[in-house]
Amino acid sequence: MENPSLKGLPVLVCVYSGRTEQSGVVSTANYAARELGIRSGIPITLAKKRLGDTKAMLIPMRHEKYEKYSQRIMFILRENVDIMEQTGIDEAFFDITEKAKGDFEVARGIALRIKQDIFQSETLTCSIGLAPTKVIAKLASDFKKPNGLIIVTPQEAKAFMAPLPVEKLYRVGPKSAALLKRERIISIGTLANASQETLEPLFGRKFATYIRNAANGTDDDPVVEKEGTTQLSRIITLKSDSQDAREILAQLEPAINDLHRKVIEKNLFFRSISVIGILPNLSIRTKSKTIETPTDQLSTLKMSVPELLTQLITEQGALRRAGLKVADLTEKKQQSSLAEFLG
DNA sequence: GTATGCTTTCGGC
DNA sequence: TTACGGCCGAAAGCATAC
Repeated sequence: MENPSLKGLPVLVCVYSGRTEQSGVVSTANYAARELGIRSGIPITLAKKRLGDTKAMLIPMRHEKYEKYSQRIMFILRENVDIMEQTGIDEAFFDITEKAKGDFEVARGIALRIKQDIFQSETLTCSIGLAPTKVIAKLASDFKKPNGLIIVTPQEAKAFMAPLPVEKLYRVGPKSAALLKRERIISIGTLANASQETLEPLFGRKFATYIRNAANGTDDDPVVEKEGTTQLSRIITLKSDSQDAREILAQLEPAINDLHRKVIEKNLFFRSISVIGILPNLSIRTKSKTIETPTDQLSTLKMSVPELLTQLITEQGALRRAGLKVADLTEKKQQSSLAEFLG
């Protein structure tokens, strides 16, 4: 928090879509706001209703700024751990098995130093969960926020997890939770005892196996340093719902140029191009294609996006939001000149 | 049957 | 009563190749 005078006041970080003065959603909110039922993802207008007469601060999201904090903090983290896997702008898994020699008390010391280093550098607190697996560590770090440090040993794991609701499990969201609820599976403890035969028809083999293992604390997903971007996208909210490709393209043009700028800046080639549409009912539809040869050409985007967009609106009708995505990215190799090649 | 490629959808922050 | 962003990564679902 850069402005301590805001302490205790509900603070809402908002993404304004530009459609109307107030349209947009709450990206995140501080704990004072959360007590009033204001969570990330809810419409700004709804958040204002929940605020009522309560004095609050609404500030626009400044992603570049948060990105810089993130980079500095991730650097501090990296210096203190064996392996780090960043999973979002403000979250990472880390493995300190070797550094801690497998001892949770040694690990506690490392975690405390990480918290201290981050606070000294950025005046920011964080929550850390130390546990035998990623799933349990995530549950543990969520258990005491803000500014927590929770240790769950292998012996404590099952008892710690059992009473928690299934949607607290990493990768189990509202959709999966609703399916589980139909089977009367509400808690992680119940899920841990559910059979593969119950779960597989609902989720497929892979995910069913995953959530059973996760609930039992026996997932063996390793912490892996991820390198390189796998996709880049831009999406905008249209001034009004439209099924006119020319009108949508006119509004999308800056996003296309901006995405291309990013591709060039990151020295990438793309092979897959998608157009993303959000329908008036907020459901998502996409249309994509893969091209033969990886490219970084703006002209390729300017050819493909109208083509995919036209297909999408022909099938789906009017859109509320529209966007594009490039994927199947490869790092552009330093191109040697023809003379060098021949020479 | 298993591996691989591509499109589409979902979950998380 | 409704209200409604902008990204990311993973994998489901389907087709084809071996």
